[in-house]
Amino acid sequence: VEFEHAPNRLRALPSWLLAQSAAQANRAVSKAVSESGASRSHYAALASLEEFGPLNQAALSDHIGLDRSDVVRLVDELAAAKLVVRDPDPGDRRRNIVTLTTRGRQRLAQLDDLLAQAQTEALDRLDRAERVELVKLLSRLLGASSDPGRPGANMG
Amino acid sequence: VEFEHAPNRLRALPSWLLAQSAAQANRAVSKAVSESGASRSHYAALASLEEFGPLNQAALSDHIGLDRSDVVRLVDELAAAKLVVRDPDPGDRRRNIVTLTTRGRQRLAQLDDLLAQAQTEALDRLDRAERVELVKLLSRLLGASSDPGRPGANMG
DNA sequence: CTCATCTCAGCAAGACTGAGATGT
DNA sequence: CACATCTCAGTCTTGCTGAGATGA
Repeated sequence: VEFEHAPNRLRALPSWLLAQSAAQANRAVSKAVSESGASRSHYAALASLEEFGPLNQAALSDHIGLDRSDVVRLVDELAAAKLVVRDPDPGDRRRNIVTLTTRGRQRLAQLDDLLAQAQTEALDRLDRAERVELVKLLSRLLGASSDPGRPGANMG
Repeated sequence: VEFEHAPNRLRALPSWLLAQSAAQANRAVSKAVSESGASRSHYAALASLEEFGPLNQAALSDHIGLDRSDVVRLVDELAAAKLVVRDPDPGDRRRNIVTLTTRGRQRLAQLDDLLAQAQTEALDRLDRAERVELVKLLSRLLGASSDPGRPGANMG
């Protein structure tokens, strides 16, 4: 789905506006993040491990919304880059416990910066008040009852 | 990308909120539209033909933001359902001119109804004023300078 | 011959499914 | 045994790419 000279019937649909806006933001984010060889999934995984501590792969799957099959490959990549380590759980050896390394923590901080920059780039047509309002509306739309972690903190 | 118990780092990103909102709206739209055997592309094509009149496939590709290769298959499907006809352009026989049929026009009207219903469903957490505000912000975000076809007309 | 248009085959990324291996 | 976790192979969808056919 692209921008283009779409018919007015489409332009009038909120769902279309959301799709276009999301695609635009996604391009900015992908561009920023992929320049460092990472992806959205990488960031989501590192962020989850930073916030919740070591996780098994099933839990990681829940946090990042990625299928369990694909978490296998994701962790392969992260482990190959030494950003995480994958060890068998001594208490239940069916499980692999994924743990953030120091290097992974550094990479996360780096990605935070890239992401923050991508956000301001993607939203540069809106002023600060409008960005706050947009975040508020989207949060309500998604069913957030209250402030889920200082919206605006990453908006420059 | 799904909802889930995502880390706060993700929840704070406007791009993530947009992606989630768009995915949610897309589910509602896909569900509504696919029940009648159609898709977003079908609707976009029918809407373009209704607004701009008969188009060749390259022009159609521009209007609906779909790759030219894929327009071939899309027009195949629409023609098989008798919603459009594909005729060689008598003035330039390299071109196929795609024209909306009466049946296609009826289908478009039917899809309009389904889409309008899906919009209200997707946005039901927002009241009327908030929906108008959201549409305004998204339009600005996408670079719309002014009112592109009465936003709100399909919002119930 | 060069160029535009359409058609087709195939690739690549993402999300998913099903079966098997390992361990409880 | 049933069950959970991880792994692997393969499918499906979407967007794209490249080559060929037709015709200007």
